[in-house]
Amino acid sequence: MTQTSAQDEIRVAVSTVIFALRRTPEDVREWEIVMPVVKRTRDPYEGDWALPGGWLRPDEGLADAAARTLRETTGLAPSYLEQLYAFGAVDRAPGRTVSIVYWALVRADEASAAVAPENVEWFPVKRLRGLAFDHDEIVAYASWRLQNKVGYSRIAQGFLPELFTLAELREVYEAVLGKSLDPANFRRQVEASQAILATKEFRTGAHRPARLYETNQALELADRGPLRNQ
Amino acid sequence: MTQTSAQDEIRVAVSTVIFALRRTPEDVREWEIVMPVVKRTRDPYEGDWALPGGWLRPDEGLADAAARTLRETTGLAPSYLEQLYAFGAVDRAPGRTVSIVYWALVRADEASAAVAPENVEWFPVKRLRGLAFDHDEIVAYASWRLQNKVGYSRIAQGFLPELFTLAELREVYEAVLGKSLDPANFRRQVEASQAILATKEFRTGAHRPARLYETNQALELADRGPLRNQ
DNA sequence: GCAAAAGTGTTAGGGCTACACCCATGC
DNA sequence: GCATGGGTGTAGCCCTAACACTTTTGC
Repeated sequence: MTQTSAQDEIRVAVSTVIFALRRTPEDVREWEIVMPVVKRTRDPYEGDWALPGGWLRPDEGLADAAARTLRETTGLAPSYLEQLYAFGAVDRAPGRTVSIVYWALVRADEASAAVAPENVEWFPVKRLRGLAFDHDEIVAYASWRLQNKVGYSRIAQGFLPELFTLAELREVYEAVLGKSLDPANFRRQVEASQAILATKEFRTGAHRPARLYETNQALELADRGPLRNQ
Repeated sequence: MTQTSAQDEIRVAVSTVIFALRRTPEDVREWEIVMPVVKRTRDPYEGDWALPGGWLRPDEGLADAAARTLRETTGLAPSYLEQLYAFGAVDRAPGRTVSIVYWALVRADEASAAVAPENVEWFPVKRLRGLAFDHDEIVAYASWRLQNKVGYSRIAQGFLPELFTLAELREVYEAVLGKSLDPANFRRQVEASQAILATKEFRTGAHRPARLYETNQALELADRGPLRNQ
C-alpha cells in the first residue's frame, strides 16, 4: 500500500438518484415516477441534464454528501437513502473520476411542494434519455434496484406521507412494479407483514371511507444487514 | 461542481474480501469458509491483519483493481467478483481514504493449491477478529451478503470445481447457510432451477457412485441487473 | 449380507391467486 | 336506489418440508 503521486489525479464525486411519485398530468388516477436532474452549466456536457451531485468534501461522509446534494437540489430530507454503486470506469469522464452514487426516495406530497431551484427540473423516469456522462446507465440501474427492492422490502412506504390508505399504498406498488395488483390479496399481505399499523382515522371521499394507516416504525424499511447507519 | 484544492486530500483504495471453502482440519466431513488476509508492514496498524488491497491506479477500472489485488495475494482468478460497498467515513483511516470494496469467490480446489505469498495467511471467517481499520465491519457485511445471495442465486457453484456431485453442492449451501438441508428436496430444487446440467460421469467412492454435474453456463450465477460487466 | 450414500415417491400444510361476495358512503 | 371503492370469504394450485422407501456400491 504505497501512495503514488499518480493517485492525485483521481477525484471523488457523490451523486444521488432521487425518486418521487406524482400523479400524471394526463390522468390523475395514474402515478408516475419522477426524478430531478440538473442542467450542466459548463463543459463537459454543457447544457445536458445530469444527476445532482458534487465533489466529496474531505470533512463529510459519503452519505452526508449525498444528503447535502439532495437538500441542495430539492430542499428535502429523504425518507430513504441508500448507497447504490461506485462507478469508476477509466473513460467515464474526462479526468479520472470515481462517483459514489446514492439513491433516495422522497415523499410524494413533499416533492410536489418543494420549490425547485434554477437549473433543476423533474422528469418522468420513463422519458429520461440522453443524460450527461454515464448517467443513463446509472438511472437504469437505480430503477432496477428500486423495482427489485419494492418486491422484498417495505420501502414503497417511503413515497407516502405519514397517513395513507391501503389503496394509495397499493397504487405505489403498482406504479413501481408496472402491473396491477389484486386489492384483496394486497390488503392481506401487507397486514400480515406487520409493515403498517391501522389508525382510528378514515379518509372520506366519494365512496365508503377508507381506513388510514401509518408505517410501523419498529420495522426498518429495508434490511441492510450489518450496515445500519452508513 | 467546482473542483476544490481540498479534494486532493482524498485517496481512493480498492480492497477485496475473498471467500473460499475448505474442509476443516478437525473433521474432514465438515466445510468452513476461509479468507486470505495480509499482515501490515507499516503504520497504521503495523503487524495487524488487513484485507488485501491497494491504491486505485489512474489507468485501471475498479473491478480491474480488485482482480489485480486478488491475483497478487492468491495467484488466482475469481469465479465470482462483485462490488460490495464503498466505505468512506471521515475517521475510518488516518488521512481521508475512500475504499471501494469488492467480494470474490474462488474455487475450493484452486484455493488449496495456490501458493500464498509471504505475509498472506488464510483464516476461517468465524475466527477472524481484530482486523485493521474498519475491516471487521467490512467482513461482517460481506459475509451477510454472501449468505443472502446464496439464498436467492446460484453463486454457491462458484466455490466448486467444474464437475461436482449434488452432495458437494449441498454441503456448500449447508456451510454457507449454517444449517443442514434435506438431500431429497435439495436435489429436486436445483434440478428444477436449471442451474446445473447432468453429465454422464460418476464419482466412485465408498458407496453408490454419484452423478457428476456441471454449472449451466447459459445462466448467470447471479442477476446483477443492467450492470453485467462493471 | 450389511452399512451407507444416491436417488425416488408420497403426503400434509402454507402461501399465493383468482374471484365471488358483502359493506358503507355520496349523490 | 345505484354506482363505486372498501373490505371479507373461500377454493384451487403450487411450492415446500418431512420422511418413508428403493437402489447401488464397497467391504
